[in-house]
Amino acid sequence: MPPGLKDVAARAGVSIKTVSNVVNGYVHVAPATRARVQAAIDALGYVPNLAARQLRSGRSGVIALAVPELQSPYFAEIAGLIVQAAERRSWTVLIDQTDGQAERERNLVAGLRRHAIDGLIFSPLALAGEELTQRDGTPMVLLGERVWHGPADHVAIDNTAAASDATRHLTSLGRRRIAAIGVQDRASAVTAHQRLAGYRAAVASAGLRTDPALEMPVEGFHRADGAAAMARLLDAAEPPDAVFCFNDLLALGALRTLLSRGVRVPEDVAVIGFDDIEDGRFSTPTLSTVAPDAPRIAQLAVDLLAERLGDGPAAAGAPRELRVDHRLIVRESTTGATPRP
Amino acid sequence: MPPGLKDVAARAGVSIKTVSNVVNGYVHVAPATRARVQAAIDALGYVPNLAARQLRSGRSGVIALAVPELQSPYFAEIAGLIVQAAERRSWTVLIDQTDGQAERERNLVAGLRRHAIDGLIFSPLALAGEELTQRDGTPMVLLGERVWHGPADHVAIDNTAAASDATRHLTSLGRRRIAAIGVQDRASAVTAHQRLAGYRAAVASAGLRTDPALEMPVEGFHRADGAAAMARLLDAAEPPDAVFCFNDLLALGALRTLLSRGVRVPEDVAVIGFDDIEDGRFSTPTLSTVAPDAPRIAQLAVDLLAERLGDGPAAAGAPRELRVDHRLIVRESTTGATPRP
DNA sequence: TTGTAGGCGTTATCAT
DNA sequence: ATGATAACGCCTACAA
Repeated sequence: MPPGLKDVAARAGVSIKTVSNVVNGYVHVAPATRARVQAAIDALGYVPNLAARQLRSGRSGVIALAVPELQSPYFAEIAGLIVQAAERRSWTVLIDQTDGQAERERNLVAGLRRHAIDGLIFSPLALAGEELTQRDGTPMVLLGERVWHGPADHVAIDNTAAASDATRHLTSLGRRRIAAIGVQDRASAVTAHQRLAGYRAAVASAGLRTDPALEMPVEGFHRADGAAAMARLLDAAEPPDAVFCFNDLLALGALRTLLSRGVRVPEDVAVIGFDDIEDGRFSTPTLSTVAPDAPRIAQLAVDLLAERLGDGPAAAGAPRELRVDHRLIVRESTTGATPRP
Repeated sequence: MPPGLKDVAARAGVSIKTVSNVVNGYVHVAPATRARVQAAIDALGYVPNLAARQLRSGRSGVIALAVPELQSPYFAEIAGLIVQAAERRSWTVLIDQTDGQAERERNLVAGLRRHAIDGLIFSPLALAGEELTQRDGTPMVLLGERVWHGPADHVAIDNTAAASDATRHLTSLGRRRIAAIGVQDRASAVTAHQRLAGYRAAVASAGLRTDPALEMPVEGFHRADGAAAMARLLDAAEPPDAVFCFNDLLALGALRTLLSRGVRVPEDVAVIGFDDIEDGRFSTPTLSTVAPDAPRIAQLAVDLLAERLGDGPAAAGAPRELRVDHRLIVRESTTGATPRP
């Protein structure tokens, strides 16, 4: 029904090869011919059929991005940035939501959509280590975690160092009882483990004792989890005077609990988060946090994939680990003053 | 390189047609044959090539969803819900971010990706009315706006009524100077126009006078816009005692300005938003708002598309308009009390 | 510089 | 119940 190479060729009075040459910008086409063909293309509204092209070339021009959930502002931001970076290479991005389910993540790694996708950028939540080995040959770039000698390329910040930075900010403010919200037991919860390690290191190096009662476990990394964990902390015998939350959503939830109970932030309890999502810039008080260089993460992930997809020498090399910067952002929740109504 | 029908056929000692029959669940295949073919499929790890299938069938199994921006929690939520609804029909969703740029939206409507996509669910921002007429035959479902006698199917809430509900909630609380944040001039800003109309209607029917000084224009619908508009309102000669913000992000920004200036919410100024995003359930104070039935919007959009894509009688009918419910959600920002630190 | 022919992996038609 | 074969639309040797 839609016009094909054949139709254009007929209208322009040339062969389909010539039309194909024009479409693909082949140089050796007589100007007059080119003009005639172009006119026919425009008149017919010809658009190349991507399915046919892919069938021939084996390339779809589509890469997949798999994230735990789009609702989470951090992942939504990363997704937007990756789409932009991919666009510069005229790739289309297929966004996949895993909901953190191991089954779905396994499918992805096994190569679910196989022929339909040229590469995969993957932020795993339920899987770690060996399970992340790609079965089919689709190139994959891992996001967000440092998997030790991992089987695939990955790009991440130094989670442990960043967590230490956040915690050290609190100790440098003179806080002595610093809680952590976001602990997770599962072996695959690499983020949580790394941030906990960074927190403990900073606490210890400030000469404070780590206290299991201050390390709060959570189900997920959402506002509700943070709010609940903070409530438990406040109900304990010795409440903290500062809290490091493993992401901003947890921190915003904690903030909610504190403020609704009339606890002053930061006077009574200082709060710092992680991710630098937009919400934290407009909460009351505004939220101190650690900001990963998200635009750079997105750009590097796409670049890495491009290398693997290209036919340069880098295409077949060993897995690479790229480190991205982070920085501490100090706002009211650690150094401000509670406004008096 | 990956195995095809041919390879499976060779291994099972049958023709490719038989393999195809097995793959597609055709009924008339001898059980013994089916078993033999299935064994070969498993052994070889055969996966159908979607490009070839599409080339044949003309169907890709992919629909596109175009939203202004994923960063916006409301659109992120809608996107997640649509992906889930599409999954139930084993469709894949390609998410497209228009950034509200007219050019990109025009491309979409003109049929940018043409052959690659079976249908389009589109939440327009820059385009309206006639410009939304589909040029190629790809079925399209419009989201979020009521375009009068529009050229395509669409599903939306009654924006004007919902805005009136929000405003009426404020008047019923005895507020007399009610501001609106979110006014936009552009002819295409249908949402803003409809919510403004609803606001004015409710103000008038409460026996109050509408006042241009209370109708605040904004660039976009983000927190920063709301914060700035609120600041201007507070600096005016007669500040309002209540504000209706055209979405929750604006409201959260307004909240930030109010609280940082020591204005009590809701005692001094009551605030209500629109969308019911998660942030509003954890802000301090929690945010009163109008909640569209998002899951239903997503489900209906996908169902509508399915009808057009099917070959039933509904596939060719006139454009349909589906109305979705909304409800008022009352929280602390209108009826609570400021906690005293 | 341009044309011809074959094949990418499926599905559909028509035999058998 | 199963097999042979012809498209689907494009690209690329190879030929002219």
